[in-house]
Parts: sequence; structure tokens; C-alpha cells
Amino acid sequence: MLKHKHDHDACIETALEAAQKICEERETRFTPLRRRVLELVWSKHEPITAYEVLDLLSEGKKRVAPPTVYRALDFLIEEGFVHRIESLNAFVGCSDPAHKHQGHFMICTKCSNVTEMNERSLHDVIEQAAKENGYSYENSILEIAGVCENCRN
Amino acid sequence: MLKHKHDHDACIETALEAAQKICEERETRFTPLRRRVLELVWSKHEPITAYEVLDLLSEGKKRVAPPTVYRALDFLIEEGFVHRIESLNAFVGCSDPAHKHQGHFMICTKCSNVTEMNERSLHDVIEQAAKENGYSYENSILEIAGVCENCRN
DNA sequence: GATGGCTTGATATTTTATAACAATCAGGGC
DNA sequence: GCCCTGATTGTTATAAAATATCAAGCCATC
Repeated sequence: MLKHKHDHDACIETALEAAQKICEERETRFTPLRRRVLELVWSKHEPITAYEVLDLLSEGKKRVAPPTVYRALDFLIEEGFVHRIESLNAFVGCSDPAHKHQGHFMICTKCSNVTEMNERSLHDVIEQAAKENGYSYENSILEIAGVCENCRN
Repeated sequence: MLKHKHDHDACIETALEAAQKICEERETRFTPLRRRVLELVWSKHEPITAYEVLDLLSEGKKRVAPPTVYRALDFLIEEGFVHRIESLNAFVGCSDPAHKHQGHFMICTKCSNVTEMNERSLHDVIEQAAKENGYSYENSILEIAGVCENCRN
């Protein structure tokens, strides 16, 4: 089904290693739980909900409680390893964890795939718009719904 | 407290009349319930949650159930009279109901006031970004958090 | 005044998220 | 090693946000 099939195991591994390295630099704790939650977020090639993560995390073991997942997600978001998609109440792995930033996303309404846009120019326009409206800029969310190239074909 | 105090009763009335007129044109039904919910949304000078609307709607009378409010809000959003602020799970009256559009918002993190940006240029940049990423454009949400001019002084 | 479609009412439940407190763990100083 | 401290995780309960489902009411038209 996936057109741009790639070695997803490898991309998960890359994300985990990057997170590990960044945590070492920042001296924050990339615990087994946090690592596992990040892995689960990356394991789905689409935005994943907190309760989906919870289900996956509970497989085999005693069921974990929601705070366990939400706290891990909070940490991962704080560190910039995961973004929250507000319009979906769901989470995705960040494609550029080394630089903390807001997520600006394209969301395909057909296949649910998400593309993160790390375009400086877009960020600048948004920050500029804030200033023009008399606001200081703290952060922003941009979520564009549309149909991706694959799904249009 | 409000710096830009204005005749809020009048602005509610304007919004209600505009909605009434648009519904007549579109031959959609601006029922008493829908009118009342729109009035309640406008009555708060900030984003209001569905359950706050529910509480207000229930005052005096027998308590109404959530679907009553959500259905009315769905209608109002569909008609473009109300926008949903995803990052707040809340709703605001649309400042330009005559033209259906997405909401692009500034949200003050101090006073919670919201400013709707109806700037064509911003919309164009966003639509352009979608195209550059290979997506067709359906709609978008943009919610910028910052501190408004009043609160910075 | 019967029909059909839209709207609202009512009940129950699902989904999403957090509060509060207890238990455990990791690292530093003694 | 052992204690202390703070961070992390476990546990229980609950809050907050939204929807599914079916029944009743309204109203335009035939």
C-alpha cells in the first residue's frame, strides 16, 4: 500500500539513537520507558494516539495506566522528539529532533500520512504575521489538511 | 480590565443579525437553539468551551445534554459563524461570517484573547507551502501563541 | 391529516487527559 | 556500604471533551 516504502526499522533506530545522543548532551534521562514510548510512536507510520501507545505498551505485560504514557509523551515533546497534532489528538515523531521547534504539518486526509515542514521561510512568515498583529511570538501550530501526491494518483 | 472595551452587546447583535441574514440566503435554518448558542459563544470575549456553553444554556432550565450543544456548534461551524480553536478545545465567533474560511488565529497567553487574522497573503503562503510539499490544499489551522499588545504594557 | 425530513431530547458510553499520592530508582555525600 | 534527595514510575480515581443511538417533536408539503 505504501508507495514510499522504506526501511522503517532503520528509521526508528535512527530516531532512537538521535534521541539518546541528544539526551546525553542535555543530561536529561532517556529512560527505558521513554525510549520504548518513542519507539512505539515511530513504529506507526502515521500519527498515533496516546491510547494506542498505551495499548502497545501494555501488550503481554500488566496494563499500564494513562499517566505513564502521557508523562513519557510530555517528556518527548518537551525534548522535541515528538510533536502533537492538535487537530487529531495524536502524536508523531519529529523528523528533526536536534533543533527544538514547533511542528508545521501537512496531513493527508486519505492516507493519514503526515509530512513535517521545516521550512524557515514559512516560520518567518508566521512570526511576521504575529508581529503585524501586535503580538509577541511564542510558538505556533500549523496543520494543513489536503491529499498527498501518492493518494492523488 | 479590558483595554479595548467596546459595546459588546452591539457586537453580539451584529453577529446574530449577520448569521440570520446568511441563513436566509442559504436557506438553512437558524433555529432558536442555534441562535442562542451563537449568542452564548459571542457572549464571552474569549474562546469558550462546549461545556461552558452547555452550562450557560442550562441556566434556569432543565440541564441540556452535550449533544444539543455539539450539534448546534457543528452547524455554526459548518456555516462559518464559529471557529474551533484546536489548541484550546474551544470556540470563538467568526469575525467575518459572510465568507467561509479557515480560522487563522493569534492567541494571547496572558489574557486569552484571540485575534482572527483574515489576511489573504497569509492564506496564500500556506496554500503555496502545501503545493510545494506535493499536497492538494483543503483547509488549514494556524494558531499562534504570543502576548498581545495590551498585555505587554 | 398523513408523510418524510430535519431538528431536538434523552440516555449511555467512549475517548482523551489529569490530579493526587505511593513506591521505586539513581546518584551524591558521608 | 548507607542514607538522603530528587526524579521517575506505579496506582487509583476522576475530570474533561466528544459521540453513538434511538425516541420524540416540529413543520412543510402533498
